[in-house]
Amino acid sequence: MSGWLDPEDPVLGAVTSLARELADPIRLTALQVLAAEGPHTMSQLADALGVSAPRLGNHLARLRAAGLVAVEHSGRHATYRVAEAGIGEVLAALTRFAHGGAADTRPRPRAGAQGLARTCYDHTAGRLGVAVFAALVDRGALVPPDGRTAELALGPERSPFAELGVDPDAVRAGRRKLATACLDRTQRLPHLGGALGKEVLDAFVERGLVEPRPGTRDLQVTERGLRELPALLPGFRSA
Amino acid sequence: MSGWLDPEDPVLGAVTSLARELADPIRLTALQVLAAEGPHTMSQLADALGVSAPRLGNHLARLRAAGLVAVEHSGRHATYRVAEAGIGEVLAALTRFAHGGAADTRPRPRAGAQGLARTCYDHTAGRLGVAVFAALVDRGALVPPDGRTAELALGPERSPFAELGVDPDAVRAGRRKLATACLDRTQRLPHLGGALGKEVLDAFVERGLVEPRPGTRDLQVTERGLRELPALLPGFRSA
DNA sequence: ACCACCTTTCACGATTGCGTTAATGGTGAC
DNA sequence: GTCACCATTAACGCAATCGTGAAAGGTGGT
Repeated sequence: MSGWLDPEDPVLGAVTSLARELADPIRLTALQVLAAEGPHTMSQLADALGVSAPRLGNHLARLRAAGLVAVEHSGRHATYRVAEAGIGEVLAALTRFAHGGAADTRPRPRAGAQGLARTCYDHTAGRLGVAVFAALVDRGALVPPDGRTAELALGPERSPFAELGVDPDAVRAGRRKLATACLDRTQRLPHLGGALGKEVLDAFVERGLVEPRPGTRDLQVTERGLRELPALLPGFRSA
Repeated sequence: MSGWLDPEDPVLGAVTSLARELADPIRLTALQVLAAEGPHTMSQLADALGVSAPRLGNHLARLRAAGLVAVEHSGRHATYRVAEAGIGEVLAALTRFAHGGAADTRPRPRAGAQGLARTCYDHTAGRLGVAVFAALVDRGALVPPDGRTAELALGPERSPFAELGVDPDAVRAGRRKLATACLDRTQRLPHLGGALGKEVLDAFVERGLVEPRPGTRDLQVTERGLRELPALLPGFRSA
């Protein structure tokens, strides 16, 4: 019958502890990478984040104590993965809100018409790329990597791909992976990479929805794209 | 082209700052109360949380600086509200994950068959009450309070109420509010209160889905309830 | 004009958290 | 067996954060 701030309250403690783990740039980014791109070894993570091994190790020890990541030792390597798939939902909710949400103390570069879409090598990135990935996952065409599945896999549905103008079964991947989840550098949410990602971008260009800007990584969303893309991608709002 | 940990990265900073705001028991609970039950004045909040005014004031100043709450002065009272409705989604995502999710360091009282449902005065609470509220909101029968709408209101849909066995238009509220959002003490998510909350509980008892335990606030979910409730309430899983 | 009340701010002490450096434990290659 | 490498832990110093107490602004009632 105690009030709201009972220090013994297990739910309150669990939520604040969780938030505290996510409140550090290294821990947050490590979780985002693991949740979006699947398991990494410690060296891969330290290299990707550009931090020293002990520094990352201390944070991973905290995450492990909090039950957020699991580690498996194999030889002299340690591969880390997210302990539960649900953490991706939490990270996505936080990130989405922080985007259009709370006024940050520092002035944020206003993402207007530019910055709406970018390319990452040869596939779509930026807000457009994230919307593509989210739409495909929501509709069962992709299953994102979680603690169990090591990598991004195709789901049972094919029609969401068809609506985007690509056919996964017809793509000649060659030596390249068919589809990979790639953590978007600006959005901090996963976007679609691999051979399928390239096909989607090509299809968008072919249909006149976006136009590459030669020499840059910017993608110009055309008038037609502003009209048709929101209907195609539920999570894609221009504002 | 800097790496993942660029200290200037606006998205990274926004997310970690947001998580830091949610990592304190007082700030988290204040946001949960404001998001679930609508605007409160400072005294109401301090009284509800059982903390001194300066202590709460310091935290509210932080939340205001972070853009998470808005304050409106009227006379010598200051009414606080959440700055954006979206924060409710973030709190719900965090709380849901922390429930069944990460293994807390401290042993959590295992919510088995008991603890599945409780009463709050005369309406359903606990996991069942939270599931009722979430289902009604998801299906457009209720619109939760956000920064703009001061209190819980009925949505356009009526069939979700009918499936639960109640008719909002036939309830004689009298002096009592028809429907209120009430932050659940154990779940930290809103449940349905007011006259409609009582009607839902009565209907559940009538249909033999739950049985009150005299003298306690526990609700025993019957065999029939375990069978039929999950179909009625998408968010209600027994495990 | 005075007082009661609500709200906000400030400053100090104690605590916690973080980064760096160094050292330890294991594992595989030669 | 020795060495190189990966991963982990421990200890120290620094900075940020939180709670407490006191005091200051402002408003409305008498």
